[in-house]
Amino acid sequence: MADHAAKASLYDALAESAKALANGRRAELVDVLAQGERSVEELADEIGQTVANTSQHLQRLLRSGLVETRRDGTRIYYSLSSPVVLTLWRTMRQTAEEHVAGLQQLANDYLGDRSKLRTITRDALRARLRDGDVVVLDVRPEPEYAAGHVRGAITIPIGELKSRLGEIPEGAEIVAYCRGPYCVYADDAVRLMTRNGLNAARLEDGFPEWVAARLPIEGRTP
Amino acid sequence: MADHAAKASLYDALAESAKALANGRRAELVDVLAQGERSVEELADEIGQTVANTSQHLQRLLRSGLVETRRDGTRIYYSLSSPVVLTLWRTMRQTAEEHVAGLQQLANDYLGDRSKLRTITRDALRARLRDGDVVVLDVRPEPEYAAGHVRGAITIPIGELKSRLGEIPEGAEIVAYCRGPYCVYADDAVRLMTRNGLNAARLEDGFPEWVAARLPIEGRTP
DNA sequence: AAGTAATTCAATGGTTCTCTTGAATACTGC
DNA sequence: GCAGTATTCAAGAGAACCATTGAATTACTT
Repeated sequence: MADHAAKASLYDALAESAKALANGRRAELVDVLAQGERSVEELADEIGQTVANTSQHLQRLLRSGLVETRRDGTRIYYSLSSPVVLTLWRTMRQTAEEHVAGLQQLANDYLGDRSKLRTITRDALRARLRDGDVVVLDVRPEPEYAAGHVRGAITIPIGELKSRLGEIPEGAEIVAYCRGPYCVYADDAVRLMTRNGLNAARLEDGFPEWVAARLPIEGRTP
Repeated sequence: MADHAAKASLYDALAESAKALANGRRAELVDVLAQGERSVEELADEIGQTVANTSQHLQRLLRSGLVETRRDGTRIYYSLSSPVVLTLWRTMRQTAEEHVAGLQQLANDYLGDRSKLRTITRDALRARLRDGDVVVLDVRPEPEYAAGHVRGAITIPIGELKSRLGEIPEGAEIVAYCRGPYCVYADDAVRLMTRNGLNAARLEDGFPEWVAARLPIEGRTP
């Protein structure tokens, strides 16, 4: 059996995709890139790292083929190279949720107490949408909304929500969503709206999951 | 935003599941454990490493919660702690197939030329099984067959196949399967049978994928 | 209680990761 | 061409990873 070496090399290569995501900062990058393409500087800002360090992480992802680049003038935009990357990220997230000890505690530390936050599943929202008695609110930054959003959703970025509460139709229930289950924007939005007497809930996860479930969207996302 | 640290810790924890699989040897371990529980020594043998080294990798997997242990006398048996671990391994395998450069070459180096090997998909085999004109042959080691196998399959471990070719019913088409798409047992079996004038093909992947697709099985696997 | 087999622990050295810092490169607009 | 901006490269320090070796632990057997 001289092919122990060949087998080892093959499995090393198969593990390459996991290695690419085996870092918290790169996981954050993929999480943001799931919303659409971004420049290096924007990404550095999102993950709170220097541009140089972010660039190195991005090139690690690039070498593994998980992201691709597009040059536009002086900027380089990174994006996920296929939906399977998003699937991988979601699967490892789910695996961690089920098996990694202490994750719940860390989630609480970051997200705060979610027990008073009403959440609604994708399927439930879809059903409500068919009935037409719900306002869907996208609280992500406006460019992300422009790149694609839940069909019929209105946009008020979380930073502007406080001063634009008046734009929200009264009476109907409001469902806010953002980037994903570990994004705090929708949490903040629901808390703010609830304090102001509105009937608000958050979608349990975010836009990428909505897309992955092939639910109706509009905007530039194909 | 003092919670940059909290966010970083959370995403580090989410990446923990990927880290656990971010190593070729541990990927091999999960691949074998997908067939059922194994002792440390058996696993060390499968992945061609020392027992001490294998034990350390297993404990890494254990710390991440991806495997669990059962003691039986002086032996400790490791097993995957849930189906989601298998899903993660399959997803990262698929991601690597689609995106990791050079993987195809490494697969060729290990598996040899598969171009003359007839393969059949799960769905096709399922259809043939309904018609009843096919012999399904499990060429994994006998204990793995005993732990669970495709419903109706017969067992002839690859090592004994040459001397037991006479047991195979003539006339019907034979479909051999083993542990998964990167397992060579079924390849070897099909080559051997074809050389001996039998009409043989290999199932494109293996038993764990058959189980994951909820296709009919029998044996101890629930 | 002593011997034995299976597994884990502990220490070591070489390799790879990760972040930082400062310089180099590629493109735009003037 | 030249200044300015965005990104990458290069080098280095500290940590984590990985295989090896030899000893220690655990539970069974006699």
